[in-house]
This record gives sequence, structure tokens and C-alpha cells, in this order.
Amino acid sequence: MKKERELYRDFLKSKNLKFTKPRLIIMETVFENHEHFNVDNLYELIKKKHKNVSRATIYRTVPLLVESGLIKQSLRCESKDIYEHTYGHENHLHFVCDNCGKIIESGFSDVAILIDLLAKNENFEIKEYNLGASGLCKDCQKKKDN
Amino acid sequence: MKKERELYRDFLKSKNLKFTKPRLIIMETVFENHEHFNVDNLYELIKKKHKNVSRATIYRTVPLLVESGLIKQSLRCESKDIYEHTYGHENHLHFVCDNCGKIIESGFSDVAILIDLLAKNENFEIKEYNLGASGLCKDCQKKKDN
DNA sequence: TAAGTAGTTGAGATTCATTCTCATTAAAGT
DNA sequence: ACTTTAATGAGAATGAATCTCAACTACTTA
Repeated sequence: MKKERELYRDFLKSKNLKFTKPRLIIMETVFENHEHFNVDNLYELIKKKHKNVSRATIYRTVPLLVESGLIKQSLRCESKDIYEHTYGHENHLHFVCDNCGKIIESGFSDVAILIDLLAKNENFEIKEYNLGASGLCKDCQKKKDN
Repeated sequence: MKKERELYRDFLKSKNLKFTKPRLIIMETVFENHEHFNVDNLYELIKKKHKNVSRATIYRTVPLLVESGLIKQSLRCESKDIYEHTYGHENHLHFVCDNCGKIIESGFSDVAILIDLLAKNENFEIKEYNLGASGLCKDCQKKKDN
């Protein structure tokens, strides 16, 4: 968290942006709490801590966190953008259950090698992988079998 | 196209849905024209053909085409859902250029094998792959180099 | 550490994709 | 044709994300 905070501050400075209280609160809440989140989650979490930050500010700050490389936009659920930590987290892919919405993460070192090859063929320079599949998780397969 | 039409009609029948003129026009336009499209594109294309179908009906029909397996939702661009044909098209992955928005397709037979393995480990039953990466296409790399 | 300056915030208005409502219309079976 | 039941069009409604602008605050310099 200390590391994240420093990276964030450096990033802001490099862009001539200010290290403000709302920006700090948002960043701390993002890293205190969980893996996947959306702006709504975040807003509620911050409110619970009796800190007040407006939704607008969260919407303005999340893209900064993305640009700084600390988080990334990973999926969309219920028509909302979902974000996740990237700093200190291995690349992984998502299996998303169509039935219950569960998100299962799985490593993908070998997959990345193959994708890199394909990208090379196209002279495409990858910034970010976006890998996953949708279907049915273990539990929901059982439910559907009835 | 004949095949698509039949599959579509069978699908509708199996669901006790009617094979109506708007549904036919939408389906034909989808398959006459292009790979990736959004509801707006589709609406404009249909209007150009002097056929009239309301946006609401397109929004209602696209999910039917998805459910029937003829198309799938593949990406989001400019805050809009993007769809693509699936019937008669190999699985592929998308390289999306962050700079110019170009979508490059590339086959992924080997990647799929790996992903299938990972899914098996999690007892996850894959319905649809969702594979790609974002970054810079060949042309935009050059532009940025200046 | 006071003052200046330039970016930031909150609140609410706004936008825009998508969904919903409901009166009217059209398929499909008999 | 007749009847039933779903589908359509038009516009209203929803809701996530963005924008506006007056009030505020972080950083810089003296």
C-alpha cells in the first residue's frame, strides 16, 4: 500500500496533478478492500468510512488510477465497468459464470506466450491482455442438470 | 445467408416467437453487410435501404440473434456494445488499437486448447471465449515514434 | 507563511445507450 | 376470415458516465 501510494503520487506529479485528499481516500479504499469493484461499490465503501467523496470525483479519479497502472478495467457486469488491481498482481484470465455472475481467476503464463506470438505476426504492440471465457461454473452446472 | 435464415426461423419457432418482417429485415441487414456492428450502424443501414424498423425493435431483436447463436457480443467501443457474426466464422481473438480503434482479428486454435485446460481445472464449462488484447497497431506505433 | 495561480471538488444538470410502456398491428393456427 | 397472442413503433424512462461552474485547496514563490 505504501508502494502504491508512492507510485500514485509520482504519477500525479509527473502529470502536474495535485495529490488531494479525495484522491488519496479513493486510492486507499481501492487498495484496502477487494479485487473487483465498480464505482458504486467504491462510493458506498467510502461513505461507510464517514469520508465524503462525490461520485463525480470517483468517476474522475478511477481513470487516473488506470493510467497510472495501479488498476485496470477488467470486465463489465450489470452494465457497469468493473475494475481490478494490477499492481503486484499476476496477469490472469477470467471465467465468468453466466448464471450466478461469479468471477473465477486463473493464471495464464503459457497463454500469454502464444498471444504474444500472434501479436508479433500482426505487428501489434500489446499493452494489456484481455482474456477470459463465459459459461457455467461448477455449482451452476449442477443446478442446471436437474 | 439462406442457412442463417433457416436457423433463425427454426430458433424463433422453437421459442414460439413469430417470424416477422422487422425481424427478417434486421437479420438480413446483419448478414448482408459486415463483421462488427453496433445498434446504431444497423439502424442507419436499415434506414438506407428504405426499410423502416424502430431502434426499439433492433434492441429487442439483437439479443435474439445472439441467443440463436448467429452473432455474439464481442467488444465495447465508444460506450456501445459491438456484435459480430459467429455462424460460419472460426473463433478468433481481437487486437484492439487504443489509438485508432482498429480491430485486428487473429486465429487462436492453440490458445483455445490451453484455455480449455485451465477451465477444466476449475470445472468451468465454457460457452464462449473472450480473448484479446489492447495496445497499438502497426501504423499507430509509427505515429507515436515521432 | 501569506498570496497567487492553476488545478480540483461537489452538486446537480446533462448526455446518451439501452430498456420500458402501451396502444396499435400483424403472425399463425383453426 | 377469425381469434389469440405476440410484436411493433414512438416516445417516455432509466441509469451509468460525463460535464458545468462556482467555491475550494494544493503547491509555488517571495
